[in-house]
Amino acid sequence: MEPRRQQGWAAQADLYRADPPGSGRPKYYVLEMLPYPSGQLHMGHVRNYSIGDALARYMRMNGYNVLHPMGWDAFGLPAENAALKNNTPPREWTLNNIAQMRRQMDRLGLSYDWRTEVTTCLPEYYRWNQWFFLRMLERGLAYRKRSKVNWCPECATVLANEQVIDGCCWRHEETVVEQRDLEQWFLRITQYAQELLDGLDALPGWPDRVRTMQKNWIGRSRGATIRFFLADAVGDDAEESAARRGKTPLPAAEGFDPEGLDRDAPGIEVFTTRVDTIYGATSLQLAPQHPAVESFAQADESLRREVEDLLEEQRRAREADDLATLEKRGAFTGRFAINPFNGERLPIWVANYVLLEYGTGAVMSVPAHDERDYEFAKKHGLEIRVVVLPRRTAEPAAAGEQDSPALPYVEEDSLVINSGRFSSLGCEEAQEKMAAFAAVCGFGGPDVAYRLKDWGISRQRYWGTPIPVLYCERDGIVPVPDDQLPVLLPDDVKITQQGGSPLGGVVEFVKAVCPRCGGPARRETDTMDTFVDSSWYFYRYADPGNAEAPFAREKIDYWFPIDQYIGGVEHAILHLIYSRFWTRVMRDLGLVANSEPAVRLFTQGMVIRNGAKMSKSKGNIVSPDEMIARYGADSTRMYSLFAAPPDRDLDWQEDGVAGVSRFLGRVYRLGMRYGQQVRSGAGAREYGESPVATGLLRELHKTIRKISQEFSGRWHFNTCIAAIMTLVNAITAAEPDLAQLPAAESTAVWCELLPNLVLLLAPFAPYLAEELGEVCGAAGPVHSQRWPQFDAELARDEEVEVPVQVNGKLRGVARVAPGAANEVLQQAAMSLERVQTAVAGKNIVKVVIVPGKLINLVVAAG
RNA sequence: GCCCGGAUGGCGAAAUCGGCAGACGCAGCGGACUUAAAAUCCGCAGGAGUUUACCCUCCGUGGGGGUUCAAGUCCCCCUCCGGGCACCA
Repeated sequence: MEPRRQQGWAAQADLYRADPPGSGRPKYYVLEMLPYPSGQLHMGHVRNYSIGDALARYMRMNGYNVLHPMGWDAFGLPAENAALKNNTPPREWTLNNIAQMRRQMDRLGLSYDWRTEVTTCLPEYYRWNQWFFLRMLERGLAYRKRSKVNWCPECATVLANEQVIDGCCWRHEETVVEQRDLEQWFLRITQYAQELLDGLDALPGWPDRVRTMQKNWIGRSRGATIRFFLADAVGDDAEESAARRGKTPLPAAEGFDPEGLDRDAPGIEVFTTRVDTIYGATSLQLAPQHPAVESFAQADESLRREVEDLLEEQRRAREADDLATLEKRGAFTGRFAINPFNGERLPIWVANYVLLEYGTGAVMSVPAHDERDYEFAKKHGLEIRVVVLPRRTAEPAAAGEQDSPALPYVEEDSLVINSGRFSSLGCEEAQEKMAAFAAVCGFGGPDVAYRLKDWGISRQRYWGTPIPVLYCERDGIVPVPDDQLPVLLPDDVKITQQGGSPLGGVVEFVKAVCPRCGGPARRETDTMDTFVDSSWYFYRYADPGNAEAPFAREKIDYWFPIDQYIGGVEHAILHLIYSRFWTRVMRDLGLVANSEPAVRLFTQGMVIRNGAKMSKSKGNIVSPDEMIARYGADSTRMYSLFAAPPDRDLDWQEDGVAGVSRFLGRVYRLGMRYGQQVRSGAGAREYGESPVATGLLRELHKTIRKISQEFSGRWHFNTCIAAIMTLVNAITAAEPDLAQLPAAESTAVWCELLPNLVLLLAPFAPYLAEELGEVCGAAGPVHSQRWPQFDAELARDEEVEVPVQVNGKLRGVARVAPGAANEVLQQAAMSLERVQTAVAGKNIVKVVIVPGKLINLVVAAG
């Protein structure tokens, strides 16, 4: 039955078409994350798309103009691997996979309008990646710099972070990945760090979990940047101190005055969230890669060797993903820097626990009030100086050594001591005043640091968007002019494992003419990260054929923001933060009005089996094709919605699919039994007053209410399906009674029950709904019909069952009319035999009545 | 280490606002139909006790405490499982 229906749908081109802007119906944009075209849909996709399709169908039936598109995240490394393995060109391989997966999606009965399909590996799409890149380049949002990359010596090529597994190459599990310095293109996402962070508060429709993850990823810290000036002249004291190998600071020079410091003198900048502890600083610690370290080491052979050791150690730990537990080691540089607050000269060290990438790559070490500094100082015998005490022991008189708290003491609700003019301030106040003081004196000030780093988009791969720049011997970096876009990815490229970008080997591609001087130029051979493709694909759906621009503004204004985005939580950070960034860039280019791509986000749970994520290595993969072949698309989809609420992990149990399939079979047979009757009795309304008729209609309308509520609320479709099952059970059980009614009445009941049941099924089991709709004589496709309206009158209970408790224990159920007076209810409760036994010989102390819900008699012995 | 989730029958789960714990389904058991099986239909089904049976009683939502007439649900403490981040200064 399903393949036949599928053909019928395919023939109706306009079935799922969205109207252009201005149609009058309210718009609704429901989007599911586009898949990578591996060639095989997996159960995670089935789940994701079943949720989205149910919603799309429901919204359509409720009169919305629904945009429900699908596309392909079609660039990426697997195509190159397949090329190597099967000798198939990546393009061919990818397009074949797309055709295959499209068939699978159609077979599932997903309601996409394929005319909006977007395929990111086609020039019509990726030319706009290049166009956006050029706009960013113009605005300084794209830039080039040297940076560390993962390098597999075996493949002689660069790897993406995702391809580094436990520090080794994914193709050569024994081969440790190295870090190499390469020139890379970056997008300045950090320029939007604050806005991306603030924007999260304006996204109440996003799961807290995702918002928290993004917040942590952006990692904003408020603090101060302080400049420690290099102490060039080291006097006699220093000789002695240097001999102590930089373990304690040297006292301030005579007549030191912070306000008299030369703000232009060379120094080392330090970012700290705890300026209030600066009087407790006893050294500076620099990242081994810090530029100052290099200059210090130039004149000092033994220091250079030590730094190299530290670098090597840090590198190895980084590869083993073991940085946090690395033993803290360091080396004294022999130099000193002036603490601008008190003039002390602090020994400058290099330490393996300081990271170049964060803050300024240098820290002031305050062992008494920082765990890492404490650990380091203990190990190397550095001075530890307490400058913060808990409020209760920090009374000036009591501030003796013996009152020192356990170190390191990091509590911020404390008082600052031994800190010059800032002594006895609270930590937070001291932080503010000290940062302000630094600003006044010109050696620093309040500052903010982010964990977020700029987005490196260069990939030394073939199957991606070519980065549209040229390198001219005379003019340097030259952007490809707009009218020369797209820079086409050449087709006949030999994919090898031998070093660097495959495009580098294509002479016709690399050789170019500089558009400025007409001289010879070399084309960039790196391609873009595929996250670029997925950062804006959902805009293209609104205007997929546009050859003049990525999209027309008025279409975006109509469709955006996305009303509901649905996908896996694994994209919570990367894809979803890049998309938010890209949208803001487009907004600042004047291309869109919205700042956020999607107002609501839903992250579905994983599909697992036997308690573990499905994977080849565990051998617990369930193939959608197999499920569909065995149980049909409706059963497969419906089970994926029935087995668990969509936000939770779903344990795939084939017996469960069989159960859903059985249920759908029951519904089918029910429809076949009464379809003829419904068709011929269309419009019959006189269902009479029989208890069986009113009872069933009540059940029907309660179910309508229940399901409608779920769609606009929690999306617990598992309970929707359970409700439909309950309804069907009630109908089946009442069949004999209905048969006893006068023919006109039973026909009228079936005419109300069956078509509405079909409508309720439509979002979850579209094939069966369509089939039965036809059987019942529906005028046109079920999925173009109106969602049934809940009738409060029909749903009203004649009688409610109110549980009766005595001292909180259930003793019976009283039956009363809904809205019955409390006295009536209590009367009914008291007349229950079990209640009387329980109350016998005791005093009723209190009666708790929750109208319509419960009655509780509180009794005491007596 | 820090931040999020989660824990309810043999299993997936339900109980949406503090008000009948286990809806719905799976597996299981019993029955009908059948030469038989499959399919289908009907019924039973948290645990313990008592009982010929009907009934009835007690216990029960990871563990311990608390608030309340009433707690799976709220508060405090703890255990286990899953995920994210992690030398972020």
